[in-house]
Amino acid sequence: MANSYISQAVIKRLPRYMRFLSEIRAEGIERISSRELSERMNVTASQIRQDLNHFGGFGQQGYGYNVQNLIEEIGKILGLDQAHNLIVVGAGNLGRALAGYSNFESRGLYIRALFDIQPEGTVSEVRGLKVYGMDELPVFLKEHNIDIAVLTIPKEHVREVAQLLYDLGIRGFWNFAHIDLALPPDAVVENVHLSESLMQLTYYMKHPNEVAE
Amino acid sequence: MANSYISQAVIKRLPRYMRFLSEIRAEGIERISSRELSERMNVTASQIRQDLNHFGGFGQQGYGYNVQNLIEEIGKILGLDQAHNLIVVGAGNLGRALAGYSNFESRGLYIRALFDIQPEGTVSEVRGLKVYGMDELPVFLKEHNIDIAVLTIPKEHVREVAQLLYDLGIRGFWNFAHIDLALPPDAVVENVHLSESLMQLTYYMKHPNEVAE
DNA sequence: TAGATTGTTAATCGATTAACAATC
DNA sequence: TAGATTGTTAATCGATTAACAATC
Repeated sequence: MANSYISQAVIKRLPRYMRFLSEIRAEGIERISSRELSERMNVTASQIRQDLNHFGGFGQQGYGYNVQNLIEEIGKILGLDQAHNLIVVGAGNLGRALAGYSNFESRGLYIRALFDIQPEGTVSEVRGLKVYGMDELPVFLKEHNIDIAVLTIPKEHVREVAQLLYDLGIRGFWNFAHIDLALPPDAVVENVHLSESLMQLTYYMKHPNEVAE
Repeated sequence: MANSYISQAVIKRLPRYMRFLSEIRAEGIERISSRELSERMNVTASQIRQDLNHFGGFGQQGYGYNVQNLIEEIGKILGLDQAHNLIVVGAGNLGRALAGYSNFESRGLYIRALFDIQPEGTVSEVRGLKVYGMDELPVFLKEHNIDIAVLTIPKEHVREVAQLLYDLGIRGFWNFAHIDLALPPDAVVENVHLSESLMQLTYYMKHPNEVAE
């Protein structure tokens, strides 16, 4: 039964289901039960069924779930049924690394260009993508129907740049700068704080009796 | 009162406290109450006090918390009171980006070198760090007291390389490959799945009435 | 001392797990 | 049909918030 409010705990698990189901599909397996999937993923079968039933009954009693169908359904839930066009703002190593991720495209996520205050340095292309100057943003965004900006610029500039992009119509922000980016409520911001992840690691190294994730 | 088992929800918040407290210290503020901090961080004051009291009473009634002292105490909890020596395995864009993060050092996290199957390509140094070949790992790890490996290699090779590093004594793994890396129980693994973070973003873009984080 | 704010217990809220009737 | 496994409700568990006595 499709429900309207879904907790963030559930949403966080959906891409992980996608990853495992894609692996399972690649193995040529067509159907899977919640129990089998739970053993692979190290979660409870109950949680899988509970999670999926927030969005609808995708399985069949006595049979389980059709792998391909489930991938498609979760894809729809995650908004991957429609293509997204992205730009990377900040063409440093991190920006180039993300622009080079080839597996985004298999999910309908297309990085279309990079932007930087230094548009033309030594290297101007990543995987055939051009590095443009910031002044070319307005025209490019319109012409290429960009809806997500990946922010890989220093934290000193990120608020200003994000506001500029917001004013130009961008509503999706994947922020790698070390601040919690805040924008008007119709913007969606996903903050990635890599150094915080590393500090979790050092915590668990110091406290070996506690089990991480 | 110091407690032995601490939930992961609490641990995840500690680095964020670090970040905000460091900002506050940089502003020259010496003391802060849980209420003031809660307003900056957009959490409840109750949660802050509850979180901190898992580890000890760092505040003072009627006064609040000393910012510098609290930073030090949380640093100890996170294992940042002792230095960590890291290597980056995989000298692609992502590895170079992480090796270039200058703010790790302020937390006592020192990246000492990069390793790659192609040790000498066009670029051999990142911030003065050398890119070594994999055959030089055993000697380097011993000589430099490395305790954390940052894995930025393709997922096809990561299990094998991680096992090699484990056999050489490494126990901390910060894994960026798109698998959930599993190692013997005395190893600590922090898996970073960037594409899953991006899919959360697309979810919230498709479902604008639900509030992300 | 009086005011402020913690440390900590109790109450509430939400998420996970267990159980099982429904059903393929 | 019989066996398997879902969808879904109920029970449990854990995390967050509220409240307030302790105390600086």
